[in-house]
Amino acid sequence: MRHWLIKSEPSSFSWDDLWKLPKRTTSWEGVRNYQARNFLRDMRVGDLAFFYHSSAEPNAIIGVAEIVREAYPDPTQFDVADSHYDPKSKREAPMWSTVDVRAREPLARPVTLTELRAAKGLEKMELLRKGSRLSVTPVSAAEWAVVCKLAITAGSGR
DNA sequence: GCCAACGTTGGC
DNA sequence: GCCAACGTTGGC
Repeated sequence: MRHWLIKSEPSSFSWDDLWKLPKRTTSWEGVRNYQARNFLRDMRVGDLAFFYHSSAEPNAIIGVAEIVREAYPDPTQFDVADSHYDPKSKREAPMWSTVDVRAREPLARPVTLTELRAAKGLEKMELLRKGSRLSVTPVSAAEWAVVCKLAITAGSGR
């Protein structure tokens, strides 16, 4: 089983939004970056993903989601009315993929970006790389464990 | 609101 | 194939 991290701006789609959906499940549509797309295609049913709030107050990993359906063509690429419409993509050869994710559980406590940066063992984490903008990134088993531990450790404040 | 970092586009 | 221009992301 592999681990991942998926980013979302809570102003457009938050952890709570996902939690309130039927079956707590959504299609992770709109990824338009080849590297991120390739990661989506590597995902398998049962893989777990941290749900990260970007451009948020605070920026933090807030919950754990599970992949419940593997990559399939992202319907928004063919939808002229959608902001993610891509005229270059053909139905015979879709360029973009999506997966279905289900909220599993919130972290006992959100782990903020500041805490992640300060943590031992996360130095190589893709999310923390300078200039990293990938909305879907792999997380190593060791990194996953470190974050889970941080979530159950009393943090500074809140 | 600013701006650095990055990916993409298009002219040549 | 190079690279300048542009648009976007996302932390601050």
